[in-house]
Amino acid sequence: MDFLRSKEMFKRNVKCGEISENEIGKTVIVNGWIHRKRDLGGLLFIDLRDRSGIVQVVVDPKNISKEKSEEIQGLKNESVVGIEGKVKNRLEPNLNLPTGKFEILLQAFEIFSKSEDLPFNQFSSQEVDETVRLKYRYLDLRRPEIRKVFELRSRIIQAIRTFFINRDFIEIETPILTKSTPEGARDFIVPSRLNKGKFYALPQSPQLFKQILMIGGFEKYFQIARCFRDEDLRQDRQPEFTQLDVEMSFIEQGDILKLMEEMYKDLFKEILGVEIEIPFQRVSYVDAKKKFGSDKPDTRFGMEIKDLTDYFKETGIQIIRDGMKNGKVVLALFLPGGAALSRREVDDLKEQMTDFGLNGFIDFKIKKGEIISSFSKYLTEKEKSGILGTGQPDNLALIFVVNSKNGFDQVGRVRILLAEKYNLVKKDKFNFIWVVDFPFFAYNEKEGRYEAEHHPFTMPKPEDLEKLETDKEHVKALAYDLVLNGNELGGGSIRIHNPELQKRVFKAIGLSDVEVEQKFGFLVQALSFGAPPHGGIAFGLDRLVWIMNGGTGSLRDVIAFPKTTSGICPLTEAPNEVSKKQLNDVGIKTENG
RNA sequence: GGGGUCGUAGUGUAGUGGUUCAACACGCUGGCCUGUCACGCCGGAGACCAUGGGUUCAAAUCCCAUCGAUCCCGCCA
Repeated sequence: MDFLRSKEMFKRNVKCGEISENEIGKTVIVNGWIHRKRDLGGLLFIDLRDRSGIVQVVVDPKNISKEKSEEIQGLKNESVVGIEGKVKNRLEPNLNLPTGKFEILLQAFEIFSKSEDLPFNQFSSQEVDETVRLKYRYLDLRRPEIRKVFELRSRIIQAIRTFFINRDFIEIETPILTKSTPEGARDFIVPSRLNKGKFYALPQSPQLFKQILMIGGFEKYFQIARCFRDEDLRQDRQPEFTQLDVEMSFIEQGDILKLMEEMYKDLFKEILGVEIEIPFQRVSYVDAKKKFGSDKPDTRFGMEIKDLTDYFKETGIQIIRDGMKNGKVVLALFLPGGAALSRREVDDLKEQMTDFGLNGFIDFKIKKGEIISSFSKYLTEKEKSGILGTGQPDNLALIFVVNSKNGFDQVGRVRILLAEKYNLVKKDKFNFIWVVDFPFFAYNEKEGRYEAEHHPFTMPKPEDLEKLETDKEHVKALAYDLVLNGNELGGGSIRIHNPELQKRVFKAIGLSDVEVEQKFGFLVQALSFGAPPHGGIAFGLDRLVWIMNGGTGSLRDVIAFPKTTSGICPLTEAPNEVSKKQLNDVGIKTENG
């Protein structure tokens, strides 16, 4: 291991996985990691691995000195070496290996670096604690399955870039050090040394910059942008994530939806070889909530929520009657094949309902046009027709008596549970669906005020403008989300390009003139110097890669260096303390001095 | 912020309903082995059972707290 090399390194002239007939009889040099050794005493086999694959090297003591032989024999797995030797056919091929017909007879070698004992075996099928894996992320990254994820990710990004560049879009970078804004997620903040006591914020998205780029006349912008949100993490949420960000001028909502449909069609065709049908299905926000109990409906299976309230207006079943007196509604799910479930299975299901904030449900089995249930004798003809008219034979009808406000969401979650539990989801399907006509405002109970459901730069639907001050509940937005298999891929909106309207909206969400001036003065001003009509969309790229990779595991699997649920990077141990001097420089004192 | 699950050698697991319980596999290590390919065979070392407190004659095991991991709710315009 001469670090100050006096000679040329043993640089490879062929890759491990590419050893073939062509090299037979030739002397080659391969570089790589010692994947595994099989020491038979007199004879040593080494599986040498590089990115291309694995090849077997044979160390025969006849060919090298005793010291050299012992030196290579003593190397631990994952040490990195260069090996020179002659390629020959194997006596007994190993058909499990692409290079299994060949082997390299070692003549000379160079040790590039020795490995210590490994903290875990990254090639074992054993599941190792994820924190340990992340601490030694580089070991895991050497696994071909893991590497493939990042090859996929790279190809996806490449395809996206090509798509937009071919359509005359300009990729522009926007600042990472920017300004903290109210509304939306919590910002990560960065202290400023040159401006003591002041802070930058990391962008939650390039939202304002891309609008300003439109005002700047770029007309078509996109960016693969890093975004930051200081909120609690989830399986599908990281504090920093990558977004495909798009904005266009002189367009309407339909133009953006169409463009994105084309992009996804191309992308899925090129990367996965899957034909996606366009245009995508569309559903209004209200209908999505009513049919699927979610604003990100998974449409890979049916089982839509049915509202049977009208059928049960005069019911003799007391729990339903009592519930309806309190303004509750009667919702039903029809589980295909559920009539075959045992009493026990149905009861277990009922018990699980508490997880969703539900007391349970009333169940009716539908068999050969008959309703079978302990309640069936109380059913009126009208109620029977409601159940039979909606459900199919062999279904289990689950009747929920729930609040009209959040009941649909609760039942929507039960719908997902049932689909997973009884394998109703067609796993190989890619169901894209646009959710449109979002409400403009959302009431924040905690703060007792209305906020923008999407964001405050969104254009209200023109016909709802007059309700902006008087009837906030019913103002709809020119906003849209794209949902794939029940995952929100992303969303966007047509933006406000009129400074007066923008001020009105700020006011409607309770921002004072002073706050508007302080926080968004630059935007209002920009809008007043000639802003084109514009709009755009943004997609979570990590989530897209995750889905295209099969949608298993967590988002952490498609990020090279992800953080744990508590926002920690086990590899670098970020976040961490900084020195007193660093704090002094930026004028910060911590609580413990 | 709230709730669920989990935490035992380097790694993965067993043990857990109170007192011979700290075991097994992989890895590591000493020895043997010239055709293996998850090489094999014989031997060895390695864990105060996440941390702190409590209950008890007795705690890996029961209770509480803390920390960490993970999943969910809130939150994420």
